[in-house]
Amino acid sequence: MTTTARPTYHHGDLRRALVAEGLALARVGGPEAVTLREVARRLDVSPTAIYRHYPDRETLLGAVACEARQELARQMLAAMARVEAPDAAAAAIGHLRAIGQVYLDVGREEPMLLATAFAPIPPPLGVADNPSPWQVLNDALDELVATGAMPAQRRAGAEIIAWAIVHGYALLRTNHALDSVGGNRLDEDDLLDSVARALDIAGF
Amino acid sequence: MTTTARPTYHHGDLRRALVAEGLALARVGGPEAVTLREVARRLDVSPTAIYRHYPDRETLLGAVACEARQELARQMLAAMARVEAPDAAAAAIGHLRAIGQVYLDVGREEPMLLATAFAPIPPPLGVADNPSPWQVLNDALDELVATGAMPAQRRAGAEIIAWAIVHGYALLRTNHALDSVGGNRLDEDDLLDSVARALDIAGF
DNA sequence: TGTACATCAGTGAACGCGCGTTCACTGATGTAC
DNA sequence: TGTACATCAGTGAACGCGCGTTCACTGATGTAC
Repeated sequence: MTTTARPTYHHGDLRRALVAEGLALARVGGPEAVTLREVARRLDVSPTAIYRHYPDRETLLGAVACEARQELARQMLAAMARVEAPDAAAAAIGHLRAIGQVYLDVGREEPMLLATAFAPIPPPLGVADNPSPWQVLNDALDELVATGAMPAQRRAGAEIIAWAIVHGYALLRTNHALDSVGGNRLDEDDLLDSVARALDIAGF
Repeated sequence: MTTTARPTYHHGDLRRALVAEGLALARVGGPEAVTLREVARRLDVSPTAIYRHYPDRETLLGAVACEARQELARQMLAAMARVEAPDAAAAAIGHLRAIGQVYLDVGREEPMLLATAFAPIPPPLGVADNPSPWQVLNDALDELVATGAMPAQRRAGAEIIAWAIVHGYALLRTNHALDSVGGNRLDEDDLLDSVARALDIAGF
């Protein structure tokens, strides 16, 4: 629908298309790149048409960020489903690792998607996300405790610690903060090991 | 010099003043807020005057970010100097903790300063920073190994792990990502403990 | 089944804004003799 | 020590840009009878 002319005066599903196109822009240029005029241009629609569906730019951007978070969560769930393990505890560890790996992958391959997902934009994270990356992470941590792979007294705040490590690493790398510090002497596996150590997960 | 009229046609030290005023703007509104026109307005100078000292906005912004990093490093050094400990190992642990605490403090009190310091702007981090926050952190980690407070085999990449944790936490908090996740169930001390655990520092 | 009409979802022109940057310039400074 | 002149560090007006948003509007859709 971007290049070919619309068959009808009405778009059909502009509301959904706006978010999709906004996300496409955000993937490349981050939240800043999501301008009403550019979105409209790409959908071959007048900028004014957007106001039929969103009251202002901020609201559309919020919907885009929400979509970005959901996509991240979906990738996490898919990666978790692929994990194979001999027992429940090993599976739980594998699940957390898969989540972290997805986060690092997305941070590497689509850094702007990550920047968009966690940009300081209302509505705040988690309010309307379904699935929600926070929820996925929390479930994985509960599973670790339930299977005995992680001490229960480490559970409180564990989601914040785990998130902070991969989030911080992904962002520092995106901002090229790591380039000038002797290169990437730390690989992603080592980073995920350090998450396990910080949480006292068995075997690290 | 912002409000009162300049006594002379020439400013005197505009080059330095531009960075200082740019940093003041960045403190409040982040890198985005550092516009040539606003800086010029505040210094009571025509926007054109800036081009006598910096070829374009990007270059000025780079100088501002560099200044932000140096200020962070200076605060770290000051906090380290205040540490008292019974022995060398305890001092080393105290130093790392002081560094982390400063990072979290700055992230809480002046989040935009932090965002500016590590924004994706050339020149990359560390090239001209003096003092450099990376250098300060690396020295502290070397000290930990030298005093036996941290295993030598954890040294490689340790600066990245430590940085990622506090950086990620500070940014998630700034972006209000933690607000909707059951509040801040994790306090800053617990986070710094988890850094120590991730690095296998003695006693955690 | 056909028609009148309300409602919905678009259009197109225009607004004011602040931005980075350019141009030709001028006042202030400092150096050579 | 005084003066001529090059150089330096500013000025002020103007440029084009893309943006979000507003306005009065019109074509398309769907519903009541």
